[in-house]
Amino acid sequence: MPAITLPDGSVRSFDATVTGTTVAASIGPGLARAALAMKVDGRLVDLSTEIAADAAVVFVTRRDEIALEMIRHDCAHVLAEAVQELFPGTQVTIGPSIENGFYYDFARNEPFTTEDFPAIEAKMREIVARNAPFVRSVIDRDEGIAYFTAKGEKYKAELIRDLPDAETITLYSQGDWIDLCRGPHMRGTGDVGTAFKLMKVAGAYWRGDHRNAMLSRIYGTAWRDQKELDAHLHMLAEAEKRDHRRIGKEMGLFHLQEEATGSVFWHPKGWKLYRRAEDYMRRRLDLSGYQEVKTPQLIDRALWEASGHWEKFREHMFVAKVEDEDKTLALKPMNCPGHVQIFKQGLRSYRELPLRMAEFGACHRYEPSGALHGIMRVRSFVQDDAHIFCTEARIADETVRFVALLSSIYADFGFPEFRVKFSTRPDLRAGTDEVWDHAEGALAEACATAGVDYTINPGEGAFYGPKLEFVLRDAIGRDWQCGTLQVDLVLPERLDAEYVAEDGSRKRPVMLHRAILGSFERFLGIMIEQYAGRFPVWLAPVQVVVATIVSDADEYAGEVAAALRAAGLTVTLDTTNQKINAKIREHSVQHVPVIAVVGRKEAEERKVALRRLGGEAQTVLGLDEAVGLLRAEASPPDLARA
RNA sequence: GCCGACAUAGCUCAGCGGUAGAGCAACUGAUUCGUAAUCAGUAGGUCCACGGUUCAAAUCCGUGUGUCGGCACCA
Repeated sequence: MPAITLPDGSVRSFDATVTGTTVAASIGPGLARAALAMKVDGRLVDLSTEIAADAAVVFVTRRDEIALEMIRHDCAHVLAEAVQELFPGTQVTIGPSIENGFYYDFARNEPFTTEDFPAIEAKMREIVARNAPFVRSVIDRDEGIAYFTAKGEKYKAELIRDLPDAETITLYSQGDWIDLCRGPHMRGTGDVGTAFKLMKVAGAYWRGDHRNAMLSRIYGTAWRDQKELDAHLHMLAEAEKRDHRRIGKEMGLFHLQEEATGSVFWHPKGWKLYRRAEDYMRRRLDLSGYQEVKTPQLIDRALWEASGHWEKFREHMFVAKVEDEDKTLALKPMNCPGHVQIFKQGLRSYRELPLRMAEFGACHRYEPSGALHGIMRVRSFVQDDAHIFCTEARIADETVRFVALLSSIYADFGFPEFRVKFSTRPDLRAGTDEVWDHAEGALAEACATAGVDYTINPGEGAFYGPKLEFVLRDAIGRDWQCGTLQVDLVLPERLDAEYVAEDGSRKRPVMLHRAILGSFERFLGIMIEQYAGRFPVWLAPVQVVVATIVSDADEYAGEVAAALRAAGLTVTLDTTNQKINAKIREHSVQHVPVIAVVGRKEAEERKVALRRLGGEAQTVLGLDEAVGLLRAEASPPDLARA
């Protein structure tokens, strides 16, 4: 006699066990048509699930956010059926919904190519049109293994074998096609709709482990309706236009070439951008109690052995040898051992702590070829690196200070929002569990004090300590770690750093490894995408173009440019014999934030007409006034606040 | 590193066995013009590299390098 409580508080009683389908139908034909699944006491289940006891039921319709996930998951099943119909002998593995879509991993000797897509999509539409109901059934573990083994689906059999003992093993059929799946699903394949599109193929390791077989993955996107799909595809096309590799080329910021794989050639305009960021960072660090240092590029392997990096990262280090000396040097992949060497010069007192040592250190890492990506993941990069030597008691304070500094800097660079991940101890690590308990505890405590919301990233910490990762997202939706704060109780021990405590005893300092931008290359790459190349005046490589209308104004335009340069602005003078329309277009395409137009009239009145990028209005100002205004606008935010 | 795709003029791309093409940019000339492309002309290529197949290769095959999309990695 289940009594069903609905979201509006009303209660409906039934004489016997009922399915969601029946309940929905009892409420009305509209809901009967719209209900795709339901939540019973908060748990998402198939609409066909039988409800035996009193329960609160919420029906899921296409409008609900969760429906989108179900459409994508079901679409993955439709994809799998289509692939097996078209390519017999292909084994299915897993196919979850993901952000914006879904994927399915297949085991097949010959990987799929995008040329297979039209046929697969056509078959998928056919399966959707069949509208076969999704039917759930429960199977015994051994039967399940036998069933899939007999079908030649060894991956599915392996999945069942590895499910926890208590887990109910369920199959879902759609017509003749059957898949191992936890569910839930919508009513039938027809509910998937037709607003889907296969996007790309890729290799992916079985269970994400590179020691396992390489599977063939097909990615797709799926939406409620065509309009949503079109909007998504349009968004992707727009995002492509913001790609830093494209903008870097168009604006002439940098280039990469084969002879220096993974290293950036910064062009004058790109380097201007870089330096504006670096100058800003240097000011911020100076004011925040950091001392800047510079440590060697090449350091003997002995130091890397002592630090533990040689053992763990040797194959990712660039190694140098000289003929006459029997020495092996490594290009530094990081700055920390160097900073410890500076710390160790002379006797340190507790009075010097916390000691914050910063370096814009150029590091080299032999990154796997497949990891390289534009200027975001390179083999040669510069970090805004610093190490804070302090007592354990000070970890929380320093973390709070760091988060405040980072937030302020990110906001200045146009990132008011960012996400934080807390990475805990990895399987392979240095240091005792006790030390790790300490480090993780201190960091968690500090986050609580600083009011930092984070998600846990289990097992992803550095080998010497837990870390916070500050994550920004690029134009294409990929997440990149930029800032980081890592607690290290291991390296000071390994490299024997110590200080004299208040009581005269020798103690180990704690090291906090921290970076705000992370690598300049990566951060600038993301910033280019964030602004789509349309930088605020303080960052723009070229801040003002002075463009003439007639050659009679050339001389005065030269004066204008000189006055702006004297005020510290980066200015280009355009006296070419082109129409003003063409000049405006050319510099707009180059994303110059301000164009100062000078014609005969301005020359006579000693004025300039300022035009903003993307705007149509122009402001005509006296020369002095214009210079003052632009000087203020070009002032970096930290100086503007001062 | 692994799977797949791609590599043609400075840029974006077409050509896919029979003497290498377009638009934009560049250069030259004319035009002095008021806020997102003035007109005309000229020049520009070991078709990524190295092998192979063929009477003939940018085009087909192999190897390498790089790039792109994922996976794995990321001190």
